[in-house]
Amino acid sequence: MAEELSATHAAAEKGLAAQAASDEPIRARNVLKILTAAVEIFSRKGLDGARIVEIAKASGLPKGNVYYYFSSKEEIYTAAIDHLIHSWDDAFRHISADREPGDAIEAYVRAKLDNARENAAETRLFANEILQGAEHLSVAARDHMRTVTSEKARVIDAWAAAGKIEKIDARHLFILLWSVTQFYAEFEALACDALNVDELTAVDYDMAAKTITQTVLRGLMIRLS
Amino acid sequence: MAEELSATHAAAEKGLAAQAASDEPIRARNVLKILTAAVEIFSRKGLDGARIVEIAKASGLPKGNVYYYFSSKEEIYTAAIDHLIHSWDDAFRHISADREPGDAIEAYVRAKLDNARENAAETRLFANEILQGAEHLSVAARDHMRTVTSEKARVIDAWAAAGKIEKIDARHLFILLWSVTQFYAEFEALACDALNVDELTAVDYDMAAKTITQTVLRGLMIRLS
DNA sequence: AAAGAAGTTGACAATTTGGTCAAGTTTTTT
DNA sequence: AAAAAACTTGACCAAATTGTCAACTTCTTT
Repeated sequence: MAEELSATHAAAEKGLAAQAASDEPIRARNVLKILTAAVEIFSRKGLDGARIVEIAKASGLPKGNVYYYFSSKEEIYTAAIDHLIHSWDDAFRHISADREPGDAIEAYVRAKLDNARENAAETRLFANEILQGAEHLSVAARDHMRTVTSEKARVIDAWAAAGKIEKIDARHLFILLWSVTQFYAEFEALACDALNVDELTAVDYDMAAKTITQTVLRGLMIRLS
Repeated sequence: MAEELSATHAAAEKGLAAQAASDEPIRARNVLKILTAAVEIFSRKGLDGARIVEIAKASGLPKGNVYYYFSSKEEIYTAAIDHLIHSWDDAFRHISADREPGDAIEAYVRAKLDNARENAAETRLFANEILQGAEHLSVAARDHMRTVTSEKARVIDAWAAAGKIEKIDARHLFILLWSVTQFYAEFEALACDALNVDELTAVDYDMAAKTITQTVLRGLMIRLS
């Protein structure tokens, strides 16, 4: 029962499946346990490196039970992957034409950093999947990402056209923002070394947000003369 | 023989073991073949996910022969990992106190991007190792990284103290530069989607360098007023 | 050219792994 | 409360995987 509580709590903390364990109690709860454990393991080891006994152990269920809900390792993996895209472009909503560029980009950076910190395992899983070639991301998911990116690039272009920011390649700018905001969660070990700390705290994330926005915003601001 | 040639060529292209196949011909050549193949496979699958038959096949040697040179998968992995740190901090030499900040940082970004592009597999392997918790990086290697980072942070601080750039947290700035310069190699699939291309070419890397330096350098430049 | 060292190889053993299943228990339905 | 559905579980199997090895070939030394 301690297991149930902690598993549910962990799941609530992460972004995985917001629905509570009320309508379809047992199945929903166990699937959640498994997926939460799976995200953690897959995020470190990848599809081929993860052992399903490990996932079973981490979820508190015997292996046979895991196979009662999922018919293969692949199925668990793709189920876990499917959650990722939504949280990926969620922060993107801040980049909208009717906002001031400075506010919008700062809000985006904060949202992205917060998300990376709160859903570190999911962030790592996404990184792992891309590192391995993104072969398990559905075509629909990748299309969606491309569409959203193009759409948001037009917002940046419009800001530049309106003289609100310097002209810049929007897509490379997005890559810059993605890479740095995800870095702290994906490569925490390296970030700790670089910052000379044992683990990243809220203060570090705050300083990260400050440094990123300071640098990028100043870099984009129009200079008269 | 076509195999030998291509393996040697691939090895020369990558940063792995510069020594030619002349002083200790057979052993050196085969170890190189194996390590080159291993970096490629490990960079995608990680230590647990990689199968040594895969490495054997990719190196063109039968599995038994691989075990003639290495006594375990772990040993191949750590041998491959040990090469990484040098190429990691190589670009860092551009950040030196006697240069102008603008030149230095631009040179650093270019060097880092070039290295990531030329040694894509090694870059991915490094990323993979950190993602999994950096448990196979030697203590010496991590100490070295910490030391170099601190040293270079002092250069940034000195530039700021001399009024050459805006005050900034040097360590977070480094993280920003690392993350974005490595992104194109590590997450090529995502970069392609973002840039709406099928594969990254020299032009894309060039535009990346331009956008990064434009943004970061303008962000750091002192404004009178 | 003979002998010893170095390298090659496929077949083999031991272990791990993904996945199944039949026999049980618990929960839900009627 | 009985029957049906849903869930649990450890034992089990087949395939995959790591690592070994003895017989063999090629190179180096003298």
